[in-house]
Amino acid sequence: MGRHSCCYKQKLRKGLWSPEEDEKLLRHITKYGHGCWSSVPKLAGLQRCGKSCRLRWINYLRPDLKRGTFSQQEENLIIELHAVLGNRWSQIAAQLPGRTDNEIKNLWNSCIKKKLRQRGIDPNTHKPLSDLHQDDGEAKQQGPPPNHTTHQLKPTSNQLLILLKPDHNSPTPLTPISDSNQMSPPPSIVVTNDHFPVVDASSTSKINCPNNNNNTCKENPLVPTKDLFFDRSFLTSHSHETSTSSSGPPSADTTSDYFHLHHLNYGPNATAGELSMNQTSAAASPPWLSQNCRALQMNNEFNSDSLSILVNPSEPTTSMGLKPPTSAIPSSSTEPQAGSFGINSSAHYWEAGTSINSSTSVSNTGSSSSIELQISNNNNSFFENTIFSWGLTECSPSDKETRIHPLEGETEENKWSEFLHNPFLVAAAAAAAAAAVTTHQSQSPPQTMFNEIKLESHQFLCTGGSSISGAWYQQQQQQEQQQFQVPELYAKDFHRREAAFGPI
DNA sequence: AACGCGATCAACCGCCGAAGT
DNA sequence: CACTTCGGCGGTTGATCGCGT
Repeated sequence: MGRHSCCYKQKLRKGLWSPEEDEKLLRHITKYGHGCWSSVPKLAGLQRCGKSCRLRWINYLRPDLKRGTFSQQEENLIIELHAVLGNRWSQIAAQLPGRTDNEIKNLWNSCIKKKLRQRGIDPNTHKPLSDLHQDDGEAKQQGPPPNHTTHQLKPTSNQLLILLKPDHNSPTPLTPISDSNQMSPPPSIVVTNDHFPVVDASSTSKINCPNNNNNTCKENPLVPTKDLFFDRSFLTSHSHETSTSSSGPPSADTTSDYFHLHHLNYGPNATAGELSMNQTSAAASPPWLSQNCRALQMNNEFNSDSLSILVNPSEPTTSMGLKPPTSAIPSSSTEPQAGSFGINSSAHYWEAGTSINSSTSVSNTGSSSSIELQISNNNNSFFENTIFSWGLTECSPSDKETRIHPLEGETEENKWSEFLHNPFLVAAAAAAAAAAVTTHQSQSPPQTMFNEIKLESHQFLCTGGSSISGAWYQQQQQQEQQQFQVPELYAKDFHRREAAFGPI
């Protein structure tokens, strides 16, 4: 217990890592892989404990790290995930490719927490602070205070249901967490999934089952390992709770929207989107997979069973913006559904290069004033020949790296990685496809020595020199490619090494 | 220029559970 | 079954940086 056994050994360095140590560790893992971490420092010639080496690798040296400023999209996703998972940073990080739990934890404690409080939202419960005061009194009578992990509403469909809708009734237009206040009215999003049973997350300490984390799955046998990463039905119940709560900034509706994934912004023209997301057991690789697709490595949660997003254009929404779960059931679960697409273990490449074709249409229904994303059944090729608009959100001015230009419709490439790894973003983007946005190719950054080492490590990994799987490497390769397109990405590394070795 | 302060980040600490012996 | 080892996680701390006074 306590300090790791290896740390008891003498002469072990602590504190910040020097560039030389970094290089040693990087080269060692590049050549041999990490294997047993306890043996790494010895083999690498480092006077560190294995634990420290592991931490350094995971949090800093790993080649697939994205680094750089968190985008607004990422921040909002973190908030969403935290609302469900709580302080399970590793699980949150599993949904944010290229981000470490430490990074996310720091961001939460230093930035997001404060932003939420400024917005009158308790960062622990994700409820309005005004509600908490009320709940304090009620809790004494009714039991424990409402936890963000307890839900009441349970879906009845065998679907993942995502409802995206702007809250026109909200007296206080929702603003993003960032400083940018120019966000369009946010859609609401509700995801239900009773393909796997709804389980009170309070009893589901480990909902997600990220890579190689089998122990987490065991804790909740009701949630298969290939489940979407969490059940979000609580959002529905939670929105109901908050929508009836008292006033005060932010408004109850605002909070409700907040829980409805308000970061999913469809762009200036889109007022609403609606889609249902169906998780099916379709086995075959989807036909929309094409050869010239952009690289995509799905998270392991989707490695086997395919995931379908069913765009259901005609379902009415309730006054709460919630669709009765049963309405999300497709007419036939055996036939290919309009706008559905699958995510298969072999589906590592998506088509994402051309513009929206005629199979996708956006209609504005007079009754609900919501845009319904209609995707006709054209050989199930919703994403075939379809550009995937990233314009889901606007970024704060401080978002230096992953900036979206709403007017120009430009976004940087590394958005793809985080997008393609998150089913919610995938689903949201299906709605967002109404607003065609072109991607922007950023220029190459200056090469640094650190990058060269990283490249070397990739070359090694590519040749199968380690135990790391090819799929893993594929993912890393893609992300690495993106990293090299972000000029600031290794600026810190560059400066550090420049300080250590002189001008490079 | 010096100082204080808050924000950010990297790393450590303590604990837990799984696996091995 | 008890113990040890190890990987992993979340909480916390301390160093550094940037900004304002």
